[in-house]
Amino acid sequence: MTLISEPVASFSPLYEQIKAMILASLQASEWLPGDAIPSEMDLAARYAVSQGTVRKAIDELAAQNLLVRRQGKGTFVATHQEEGWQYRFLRLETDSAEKLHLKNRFLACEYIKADAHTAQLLKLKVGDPIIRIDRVQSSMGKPIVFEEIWLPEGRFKGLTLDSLNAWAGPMYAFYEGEYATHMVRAEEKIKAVLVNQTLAQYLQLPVGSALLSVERVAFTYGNKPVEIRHARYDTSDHHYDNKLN
Amino acid sequence: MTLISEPVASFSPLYEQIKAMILASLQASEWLPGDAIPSEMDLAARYAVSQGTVRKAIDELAAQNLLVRRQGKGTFVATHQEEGWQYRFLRLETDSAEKLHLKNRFLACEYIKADAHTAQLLKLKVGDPIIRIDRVQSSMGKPIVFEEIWLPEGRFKGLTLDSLNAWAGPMYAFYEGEYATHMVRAEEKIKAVLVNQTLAQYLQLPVGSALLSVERVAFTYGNKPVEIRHARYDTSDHHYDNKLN
DNA sequence: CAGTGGTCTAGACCACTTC
DNA sequence: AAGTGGTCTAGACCACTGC
Repeated sequence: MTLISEPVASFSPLYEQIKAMILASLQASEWLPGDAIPSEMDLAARYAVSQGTVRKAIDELAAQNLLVRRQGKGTFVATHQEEGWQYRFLRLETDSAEKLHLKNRFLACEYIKADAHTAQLLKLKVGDPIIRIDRVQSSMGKPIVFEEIWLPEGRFKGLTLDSLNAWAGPMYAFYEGEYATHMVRAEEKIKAVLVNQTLAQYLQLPVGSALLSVERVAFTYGNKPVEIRHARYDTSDHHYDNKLN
Repeated sequence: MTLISEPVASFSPLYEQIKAMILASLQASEWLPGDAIPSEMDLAARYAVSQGTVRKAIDELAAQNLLVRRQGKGTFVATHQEEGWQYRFLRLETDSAEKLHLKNRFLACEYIKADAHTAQLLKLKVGDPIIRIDRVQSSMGKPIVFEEIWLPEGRFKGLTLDSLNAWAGPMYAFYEGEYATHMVRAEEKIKAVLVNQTLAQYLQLPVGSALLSVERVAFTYGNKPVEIRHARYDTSDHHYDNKLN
């Protein structure tokens, strides 16, 4: 019997390796959100490649919104604290062209144990400690969004209802500032559902109304899932906006 | 009183101009969907620039899914006829991981006049001739999608219910093959709605069930809107999948 | 083997920001 | 003026495809 030789390591261009090294530095918090990373010339010297090769690596990371290039200033680690990037993942818009402004109200923050579904999505074990948060968001006094959020307790030690209410800003900026956790991407599954007794109360809508149900899993560096959200949107005067390319 | 001088024409790099020229060729149907465009070297000679500059132009067009690069073979005009690109804009998935397969049934195809709303979205005048199509799509015998489609008559001359039913494949491949119209991108606005009498009939659901309403405007080259779709999805066993970056 | 796109380099120069 | 990213070039060589 003969051993089948392992497949030859597939060709990996230099700039991919450099992307990986930059990613590793990001993941290791060597450069923090908002920081400038070293200049292209510096990185070229550090990795002993040409500037053009570093450039291609950075280009691709910038295309994935991990880095932000600013001519004349430098290349920066993307952050949700930036003006205009606070609501990067929010696709809800008003039907009129008016700008949406949502006011936050946190209702609950409890420490519980992961059930099978939550554990699977967050890549935890059933029974692992997690945090569950409820909130309602309103526009002009009318509740529009009811949201349940699940977080792994390990990464968000000490989070309380008070600390949430003390924060006036987007949640992902909160995670970044308080828990050194930067969200890189998210996946959403969208359905239409009916208002039940509980939702009727939170959203001040009659039972039997239609709602948009949006289940999100958000990931930090290294494809690590660190947040689940189940939102219900009242889409009477709003809609979820999506661009397809 | 002094005149404020006009702002200087903003800087436009060479590769942007080349992108524009390639785009013009695509828009003029000089190269058709599925065709190979000239090689990088040829284009570099034609436009009298270096290969690297052509390369950057093509890279960006490929990133927008207008072109497809194939190492060793050439660069091709993107097409909805391609295996794996047929349902490029379809975000509906089964809740189980099973592959979704939808069967088409066209119900109506009528020649009407544009109302204010349709005219605005398609950039036509009120009263301009348009075509309206109804269809139902089913999975395993169960209707999942009811869709109304509006097309400008000018671009889709001679379209009939029979020609639609004769076609077994995605609509965007049909538009490409029969009407030389390639869809480049689309925008969708999503809401949750309730089943009314009409929808109940088409989707075999009780009045009062929740449905996903998806209003799409699709664009061809040059940001020209050429199709409106209003779909209703039964999301009992399916969901709309979206990735956020 | 010829032709295509893909990678990498080295160097010149431009545009933008800051001091 | 110095430092950053952005553009453009020319040339060498690699990887993949198809004849």
